[in-house]
Amino acid sequence: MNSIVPEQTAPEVRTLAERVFHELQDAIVRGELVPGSKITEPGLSKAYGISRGPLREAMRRLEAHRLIERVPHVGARVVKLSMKELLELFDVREALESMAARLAAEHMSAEEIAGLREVLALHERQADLKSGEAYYQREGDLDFHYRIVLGSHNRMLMTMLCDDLYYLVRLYRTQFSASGTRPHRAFVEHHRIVDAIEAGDAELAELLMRRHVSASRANVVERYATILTQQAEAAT
Amino acid sequence: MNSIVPEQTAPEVRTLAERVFHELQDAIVRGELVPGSKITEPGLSKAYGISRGPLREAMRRLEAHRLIERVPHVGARVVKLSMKELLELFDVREALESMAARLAAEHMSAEEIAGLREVLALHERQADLKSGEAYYQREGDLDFHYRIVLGSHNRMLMTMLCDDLYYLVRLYRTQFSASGTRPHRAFVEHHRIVDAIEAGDAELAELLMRRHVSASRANVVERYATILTQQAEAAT
DNA sequence: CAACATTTAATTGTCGACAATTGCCATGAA
DNA sequence: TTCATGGCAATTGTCGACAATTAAATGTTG
Repeated sequence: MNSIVPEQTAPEVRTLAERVFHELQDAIVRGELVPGSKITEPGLSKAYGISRGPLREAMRRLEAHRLIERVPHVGARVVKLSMKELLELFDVREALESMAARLAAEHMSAEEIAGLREVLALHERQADLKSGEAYYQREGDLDFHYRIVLGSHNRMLMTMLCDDLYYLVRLYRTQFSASGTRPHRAFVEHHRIVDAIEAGDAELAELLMRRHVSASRANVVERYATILTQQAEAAT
Repeated sequence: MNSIVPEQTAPEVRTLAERVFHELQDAIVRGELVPGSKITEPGLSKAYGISRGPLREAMRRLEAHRLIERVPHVGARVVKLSMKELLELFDVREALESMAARLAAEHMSAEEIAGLREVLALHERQADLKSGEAYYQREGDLDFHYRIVLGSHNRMLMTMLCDDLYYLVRLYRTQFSASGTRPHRAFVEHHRIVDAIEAGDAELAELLMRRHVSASRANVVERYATILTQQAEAAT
């Protein structure tokens, strides 16, 4: 997250279960633990050098965050997002993030808005310099959305989006190896959203954010259709 | 659930942790465990006759569902909704339920809509007969919203609303002893929403549901303001 | 008497072992 | 060969005990 400090040392988490939870969370999101693969408690407990007790609690949290799926007495496997579930995720994001934008327009402070503009400028520079579309859409895009959610000043919304859904979004991006296309259009949309927030126009901010997420969803659908037709052609 | 068999044993849940999770969930929502009270692992493990292992997993799930709040090495306490958090909950509900209504208008089958109408008719009869406003708003209202969420055919939305948020809503109703006022107006709104869904008018269904939740929120704010002024008068 | 330091009791975190359930695999019969 | 069946290995569920941390209680000192 903070690209300012290398932060080699592991953040001081006070309990083993919490530490291994975050490590597993990262491992899953980064694709280290492949989606759909079965994970066993003895295996992980040995791999991370901890007992099964804390590990089970970490897995319970992963299950609550929808990153693994468990069946009693059977086992757990890393979640594998189908296209159907991915579209469901987009619908939920559209609902929550448009609300976040609306609340952000009502509650964001001048400093927060200034920070938001900085993020946008930073991404613009990076996109220009390294034509880093990959980086932009992979992390930078989430940075932007992240800040708006924080600007909503709604804790429930924050935990839902930042602690739960955004990890799923990142998982989708690695699983589908989708470093989003359409960076330029997204840029423009981001700027317009910030404009609306700065103007305190809650309704407009909400509408623009809804369109922004919806367009991203439509883009995914389009790409998926393209892939399907390509596969169909290759099969002939 | 199944009243056909006496079912001495409880074959519903296959694991102790799951069983005690549901029991604790009910106990919290029904106010048996008072909000804000501290709950200790040895105490609960003795009370429910199980070891601390499964109990801790149940508590982890309760934490994920926002029904208890935990601090490492310190302990856990039953969540106590402040007015601020309650309003946050309403904002989240407004976002998610309006989306659910929109999707319901697009995806609900004729049978599901018929079932929805039955629920409405049932509530109407009950409200007439026993002037059961209490029952209506306490459970019947949730029945209605529940069905619409299921009608969205979006699993992620279902778990978020039905498995997580609705328990918080019920907790709020017991905590604030708020068996919602305004039953008549809510009735009319419910009917209009179903009309929109039946007509397949997604936009209208979304808008009406948004207004419905928003009105409920405004009602809470108004009642809260009334209570505050009453307390201020009583203090003089 | 108040404020601080130390001790102490209780609770949480962690571990290893045992019991219960599941899925697999081999064996045998149709 | 295919299907059913029984046993077996592995994994999950549960338990009690020990270590680590915290909050309170006690005693001490200015």
